[in-house]
Amino acid sequence: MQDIASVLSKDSAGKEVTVRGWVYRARSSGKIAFIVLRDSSGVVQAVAHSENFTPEEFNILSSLTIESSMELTGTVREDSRAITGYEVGVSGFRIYQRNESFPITKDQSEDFLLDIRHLWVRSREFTAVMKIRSTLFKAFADFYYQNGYYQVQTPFMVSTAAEGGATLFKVPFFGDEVSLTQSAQFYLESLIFSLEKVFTIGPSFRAEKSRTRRHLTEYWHAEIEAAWLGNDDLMEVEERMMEYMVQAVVENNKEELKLLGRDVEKLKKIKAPFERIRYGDLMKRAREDWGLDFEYGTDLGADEERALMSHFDKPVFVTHYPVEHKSFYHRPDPENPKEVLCHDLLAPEGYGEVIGGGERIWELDVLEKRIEEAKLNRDDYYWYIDLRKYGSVPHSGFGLGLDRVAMWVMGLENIKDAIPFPRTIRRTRP
RNA sequence: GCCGUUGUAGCUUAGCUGGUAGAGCACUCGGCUGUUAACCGAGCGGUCGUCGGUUCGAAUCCGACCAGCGGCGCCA
Repeated sequence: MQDIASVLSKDSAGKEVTVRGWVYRARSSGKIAFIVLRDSSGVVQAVAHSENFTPEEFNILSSLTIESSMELTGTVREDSRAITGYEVGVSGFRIYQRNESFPITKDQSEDFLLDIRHLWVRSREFTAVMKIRSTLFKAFADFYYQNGYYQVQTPFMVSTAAEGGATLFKVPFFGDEVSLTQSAQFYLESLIFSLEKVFTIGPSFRAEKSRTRRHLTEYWHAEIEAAWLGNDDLMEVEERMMEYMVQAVVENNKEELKLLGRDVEKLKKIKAPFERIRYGDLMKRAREDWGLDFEYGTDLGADEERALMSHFDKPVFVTHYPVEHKSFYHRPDPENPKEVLCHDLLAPEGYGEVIGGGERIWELDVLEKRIEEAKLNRDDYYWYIDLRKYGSVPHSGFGLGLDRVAMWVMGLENIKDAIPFPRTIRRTRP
């Protein structure tokens, strides 16, 4: 038994092989039947001639249905007429299951594909998507392991009062109520006091009724936190990481990118360093150089982001947002306390924000003051405040939307096409 | 939450100012020895999203509702 990719080589030509998988295409013309077989590694055409089989056997081979599962034995030969350049001359076969008709035919709508997502994940397109996604998740973890970080796990069920701002999902909990996590950040901040540099990959949940092509209700959040790092240090880490992740896909997923029709040249340009622009300077440039109607204090909405990013072909860091634009835990710039030491990373080609991060407040009195200003209940944050009482140190961290990165790297129209089973405001099946 | 848009066969759809629903794919049967989401012939398949209204007559016009999709806001 061997996988299909390994059959597609000059070494296999002339040899007898056995492959197994699912029927990708089936055609017959009386005395000859073509079967294109698919497995996780690729597809190969097989051809069966009626004179090599009993009428009953040939009838089975010439009436196979799409996605039926089977095993084929035969001799490999090079043939330019076959879809992948090689062909198996069938001498024997075994059917595992002959299907009724497969629901997916050549005409499909986005909506229908979501309804039968459990079957659409078998398509060559979606197989390519999942292979690239796998590379991205691996590259993220590899990068941090190589840089001395530890992988940690944090709870998904959390006490209801947390970060404030984003809307949380409420879940019954032994007569009480908990929320589904929207970020591991506070837990990661706790763990740097032993491990110093940590990362985690897990789902985050947002109960906002977002209806856009770049929002999911449940998404994969990659977060890191590191002691002794400042905002600038962290951006250096991030740009090296982005380069590492994108180039990993460029190197390992050539076939998949081609199948998805992605322009690889755009990805090859994603190399550190990335430009860093202070929010205030960005507004100034937008107004003076690009003629956009922005002023200090304008929120960066989707339209503004797209307008700005049309001037760049690499991701851009936007730093030093006004205090009131950001959550309470961001550290005010000691040189200008009206702005915080933070950054968003905006992806090119209109894909928008993929990272939000920055330096955390590590001084106890500053944190207490900001919690008060944000009108948050101090008791809810007792453990977060405690971290500033016992050996507090400067530290920074960020959160990255892996599905958004995947969407951008693959050049997809909708974030739902970047995850196997998307959860949105109205879709929980399959 | 606000705004927009769509709903006709298993899937993709045509159907103009109202006259009684047509096609392609899939499926079944027949034909075909080199096909590339094959081709040729035949067949099967529709309470036109739901409910109500106008009308001699509604897929078509009107109203309400339901469901999906998209845009904004929020964010990753």
